[in-house]
Amino acid sequence: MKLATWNVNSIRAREALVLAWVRRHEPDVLCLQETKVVDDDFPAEPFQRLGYTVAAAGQRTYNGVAILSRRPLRDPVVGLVGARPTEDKRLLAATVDGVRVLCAYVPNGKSTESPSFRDKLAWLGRLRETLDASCRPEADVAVVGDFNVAFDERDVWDPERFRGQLFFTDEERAALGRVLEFGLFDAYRHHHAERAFTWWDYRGAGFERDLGMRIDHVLLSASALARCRSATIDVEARRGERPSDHAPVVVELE
DNA sequence: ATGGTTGATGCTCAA
Repeated sequence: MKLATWNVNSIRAREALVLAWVRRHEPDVLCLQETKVVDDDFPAEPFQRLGYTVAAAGQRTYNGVAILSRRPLRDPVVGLVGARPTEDKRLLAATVDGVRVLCAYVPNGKSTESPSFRDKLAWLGRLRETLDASCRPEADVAVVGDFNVAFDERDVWDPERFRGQLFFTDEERAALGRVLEFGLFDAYRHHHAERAFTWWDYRGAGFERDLGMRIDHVLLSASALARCRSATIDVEARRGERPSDHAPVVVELE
């Protein structure tokens, strides 16, 4: 199974780009974040014509997640455990070929002084509670998406500059660590030790100067990791005309 | 250098 995750920063602005990427890479499962569209307006038809089933959990303007699958997609569940209907659309789970896939868009946090920073930490805590309530760590589980948190010094372009800054505080890293303590592993790091990024700021020519961070992750349970043959970041997708500010992360499970 | 760019919306906010 080829499983990919990509924060597309508006599926409507990126429809043609995502379609071309799907044709080229033919993922079995593609998890999208920041779709920024209500479900009725999600451009599902062109993907359905390519053989994909589309499950979307979106809202107007902000947030929004989706799972596209060319294998049968079962038991879709929207939101964190105990979520209210009015909550941001940031989580969508579904089972594909026996793998429970959770597509997550973790709150950005705005700044370490912002109330939304506390919301970000709480959201990560509730993601762990959702895993505890709905999954077993012995099963094949993949928690993927934009976590807006970097793990370590190799995941930020200037660790000294960013230590204690948003995306790289001890609190965020600890909250992400508690998600992994459910029984998950960083698939990219399992295969690659060197510095790598998945997001580059549009501002200040971040991509051209390779001033990025690795904040998009594929977290796999032990049994899923044992099946993981490769993990790659498709940096090419960040080039070209009107790209998302994030690159896709792709894993292959045998 | 507290800058800069993009998207959705609507005359700004979020990222």
